[in-house]
Amino acid sequence: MDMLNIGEAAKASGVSAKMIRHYEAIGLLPHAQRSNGNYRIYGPQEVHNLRFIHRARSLGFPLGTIRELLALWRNRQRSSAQVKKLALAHVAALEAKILEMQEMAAALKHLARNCHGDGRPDCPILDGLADPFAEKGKARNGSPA
Amino acid sequence: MDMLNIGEAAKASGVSAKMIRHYEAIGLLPHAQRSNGNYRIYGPQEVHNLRFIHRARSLGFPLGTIRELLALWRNRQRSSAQVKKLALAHVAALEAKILEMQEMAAALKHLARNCHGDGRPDCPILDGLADPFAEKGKARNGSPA
DNA sequence: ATGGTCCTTCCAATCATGGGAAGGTCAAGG
DNA sequence: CCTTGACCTTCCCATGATTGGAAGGACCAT
Repeated sequence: MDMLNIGEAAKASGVSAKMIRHYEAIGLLPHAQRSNGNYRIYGPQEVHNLRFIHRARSLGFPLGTIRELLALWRNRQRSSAQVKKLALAHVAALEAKILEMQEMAAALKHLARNCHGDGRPDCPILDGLADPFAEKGKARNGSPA
Repeated sequence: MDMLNIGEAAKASGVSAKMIRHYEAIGLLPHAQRSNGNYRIYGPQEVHNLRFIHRARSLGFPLGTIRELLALWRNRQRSSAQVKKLALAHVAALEAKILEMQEMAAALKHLARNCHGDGRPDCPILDGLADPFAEKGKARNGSPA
C-alpha cells in the first residue's frame, strides 16, 4: 500500500535522498521503517511530512524552526498565535537580511558607477575598498606596497 | 616602527585575530613576520591589507573573490574592467538573493495575513506548508496522522 | 548468474566564523 | 626575582545546510 523507497520518496517530496537520511539522523524525522533488505520505506504520511519540510525550507525556514513547526503541526492543542509568531519572526529575519544586502548592493553600485571599466588600472572600486573615505581626492595610487 | 601584534592589528583593521590567522592559513594573506617570541607582527601595510579585506567582506564579497580583488589591487597592470566585472557579478548575485528572499517574505506574509493568530489551532500558515494548493477550501484538517 | 541501478553506512568538503583547551610570552608591580 | 594577568601560540571542534564520494549490500531484469 503505497510504500516507497528513499529514492521514490525523494522524487515525490522534492527532498533529496541524502537530505532525508540527514533529517532522520538529526532527529527532525522519526526513524523510517525498514524493508527486509534494510531499505527505508515511506508511506503517504511520511511523504506528506517530507513535503512539509520541503516547503518550509523553500520559504527559508531554518531546520530548528521547522522542527518547531512540525511539532505544532502535529499538536492539535497548538494555538495559531504560536505558528504566526514563528512565521513573523522569520519574516523579520528575512527582511533584515534583505536590507543588509540591499545596502551592500547600493554601495557597490555607487562605486561601480564611477569606474570607467576600461583597460586602464585606475579604479574607484579598489580605491573605495582600500580607503572608503577617499572618494573625492581621486588621485590615490590604488596599490599597496 | 608601528609594529602591532595580532590583537592590535585586529582592533586596527576590524578583522578578528581568529580570522587573521585563518586568512593566513588559507593563503589569502602572506605569512606574517614573527617576533622573537613567535608572535605575529604587522606593519601599516599589512593592516591596510586587512582593512581592505574587512571592507570587501562587509560588502558581502566571498573570500574567493576577495582573493582576486587583492591580486588586482596589487597588480598595476590590471584593467579597471576586470575589477568592475567582479563587482558587478557580485551585485548580480546579491540582487538574485534579495529577490529570492523577497519572494519568501511575500509568500509568508501572505500566509500570515490570513492567520488570526489567536488561541485556536486553525492556521492557514500550517495549511499552506502542508498543502500550498489548498488556499480556498479552507476546511483541511491541518494535522497529519 | 550477471550487470546495472538502487540502497546502505561512514567520512569529508563546502563557506565563514567562533569557542575553547593547553601551553608559551610579555609587561607590570610586589 | 617572581608572580600575575593579559596576551599570544597551535590544535581541534562546532555551527548550518547540503553535497560528494567510497565501499559494500540489495534488488531486479535479462
